[in-house]
Amino acid sequence: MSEKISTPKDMKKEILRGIRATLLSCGSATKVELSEKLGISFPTITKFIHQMEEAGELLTLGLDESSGGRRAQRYAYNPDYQLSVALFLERTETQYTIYNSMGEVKEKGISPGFLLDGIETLAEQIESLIKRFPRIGSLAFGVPGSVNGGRIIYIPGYEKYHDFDLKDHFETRFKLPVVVENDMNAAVLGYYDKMDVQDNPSLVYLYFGQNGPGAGILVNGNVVRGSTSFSGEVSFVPLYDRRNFQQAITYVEGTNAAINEADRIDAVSRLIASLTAILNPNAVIFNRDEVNDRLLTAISARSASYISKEHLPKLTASDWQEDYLNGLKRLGLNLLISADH
Amino acid sequence: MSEKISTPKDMKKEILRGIRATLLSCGSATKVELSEKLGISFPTITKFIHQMEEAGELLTLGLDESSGGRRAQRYAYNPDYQLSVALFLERTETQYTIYNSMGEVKEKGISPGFLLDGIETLAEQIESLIKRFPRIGSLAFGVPGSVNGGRIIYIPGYEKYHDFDLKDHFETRFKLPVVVENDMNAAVLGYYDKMDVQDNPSLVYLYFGQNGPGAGILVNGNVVRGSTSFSGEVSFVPLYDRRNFQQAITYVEGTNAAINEADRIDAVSRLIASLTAILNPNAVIFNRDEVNDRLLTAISARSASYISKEHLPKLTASDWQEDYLNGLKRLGLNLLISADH
DNA sequence: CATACTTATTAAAGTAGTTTAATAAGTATT
DNA sequence: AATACTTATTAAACTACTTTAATAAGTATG
Repeated sequence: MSEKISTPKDMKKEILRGIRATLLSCGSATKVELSEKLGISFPTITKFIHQMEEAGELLTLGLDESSGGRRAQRYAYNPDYQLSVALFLERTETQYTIYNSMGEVKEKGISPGFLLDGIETLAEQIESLIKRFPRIGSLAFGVPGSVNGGRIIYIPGYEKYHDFDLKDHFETRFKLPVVVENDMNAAVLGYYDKMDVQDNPSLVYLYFGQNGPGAGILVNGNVVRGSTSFSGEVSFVPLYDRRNFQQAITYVEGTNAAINEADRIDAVSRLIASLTAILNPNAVIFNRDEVNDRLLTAISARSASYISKEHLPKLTASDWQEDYLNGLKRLGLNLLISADH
Repeated sequence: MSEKISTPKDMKKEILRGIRATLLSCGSATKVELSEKLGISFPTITKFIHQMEEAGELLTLGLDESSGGRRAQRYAYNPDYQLSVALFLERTETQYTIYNSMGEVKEKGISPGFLLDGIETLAEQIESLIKRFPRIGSLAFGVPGSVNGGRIIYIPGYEKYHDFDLKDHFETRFKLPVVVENDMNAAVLGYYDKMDVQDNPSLVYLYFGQNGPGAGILVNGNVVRGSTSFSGEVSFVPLYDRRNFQQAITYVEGTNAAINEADRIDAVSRLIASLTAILNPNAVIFNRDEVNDRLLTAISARSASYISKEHLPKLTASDWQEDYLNGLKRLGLNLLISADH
């Protein structure tokens, strides 16, 4: 209730963002197309396009074919006008990827990890990146732990960083917009971004991994964090009389492999059923390295024994690493296109 | 991506809405207070307040005590300026409640139910209500079935109304804004509205009932509907080797009552654990008629055997009928305060 | 009780968008 | 080739908010 209302002075930012987003998602557009898509008057679009062209933010692609009248000038976004960096914080190292507004990778590399070596080492590394690529306009960090509003809530094994505001720290240091996100949430965002844009779907990204399973959850297009940043900890779902999800998918030494697989298929199917009965998501995404088509078909069939097929989510496999990177890219780009200059 | 942007012509509506919402939630305010809370300039607030006062939409409460300078005029919203009707569609009858902008009930009554008697009978009844209360400015329908965007997707037992656009039907007929919501979703919204405003919490309203249990789910303050409007159908969550939630809470004839209750407590606790591992909601609300403090304490204790206490939701009991009505009231009022006149 | 100081209100100028009309540049038709 | 017709662009008038300055109405103090 009673929040601030968007005032005329916020309009410049909104219009810039709209033009950038439209040009990037459509590839190119004419002024009329922009005006219609954004619901902004033609003269205003003209003014902004002119400014952006002078700044070098736009490319002119020449004239359209005539549709019966004067030919229109076609514009595209200059993808190298601004760059962003995705940084994957891990135990011993920090992988970074520099990319442009089209998502094209400019450089990949490895920095010392801040979790072990401390934050200053990492900061210096970032500083040198910014020196070499002065067009870098935002930073996107991926973290294997809980994050809320740029603050690290919890990373298993690195208690000294609990409640550390990574976003604030780097924003004050580099005067650049920063976003911080959990790895699973970034992955589900990345997958969301990649797929054909359904309007605000619900998605669950299921990851097994060595440290126990976890899930990144999107509801109506928004990341779910939960009241204590515990959402997605599906290990704990009690699916059997005396086993939860984690226990049910753990390989039992010295048992029949075929039976064991069937048991694990049933466990995943029950989890899918739980997710469906609670959230009814559009899709559940698995890590391509952890499943195959045969397994997915089996899980799908088994799930139908718990809940009518029509309500079950689509089950798909995807490249986790790629989706994770893609999610951070998207978060970083969102910061770039929201810049108010 | 690339949606319409709020243009200056939308501002009037936004400002009106802001002033109304602030006055109703704060009780009263001065022009300066409104200006600061809404981030709108003082002259603009003055203009709008003047218009609203002339229309009779505002009450002047006299002058404030001086805080060292000229005393400020204090304004309040005239709660009877606009009315709204909440209509509970049920099998054999339709209960209606007419209330004002403060939520004060003006009249309660019963109409023929449209599910059995057809829509025209109900429409005529509403027409006569509007004739008697010409200040009615919106209609809010509660439906015991799935709803999406004002369209009834599914009501068990009334197949002829599947895919019927109730909102569109009554909006064209009465030229009034209409909102339609499922009963569980309305209840969870109503509870959300009642409690001290945490910022966008996640809540689950758990209802047992005769036709099997169901849940209304709010994530980040938004209603969860799911891809096929199946979300909240928690009956189907598989919690035991051979029983899902519905089966586990069904009373088994001829068994020991105490054991039976313990079993049901365990079933609910497991559901809470599942909800926590997936959504990690702030609270789970039960119908006051279906639980008591002793049960809640038992469920709470039992849940802690599945998931660490710190992550578990707060368990509370509330009046379902009241929350349901309150939710519809809120939805109807939201339409009133968004009116652009 | 006059003066200084606060705070509310009113008035005027400024800003940034929209709408509407005029102009420019092209295509199709006779 | 002249005319009618489209469509893109430019220019001028308009709208609605904000900012800034001026005024009004009150309180506290020497």
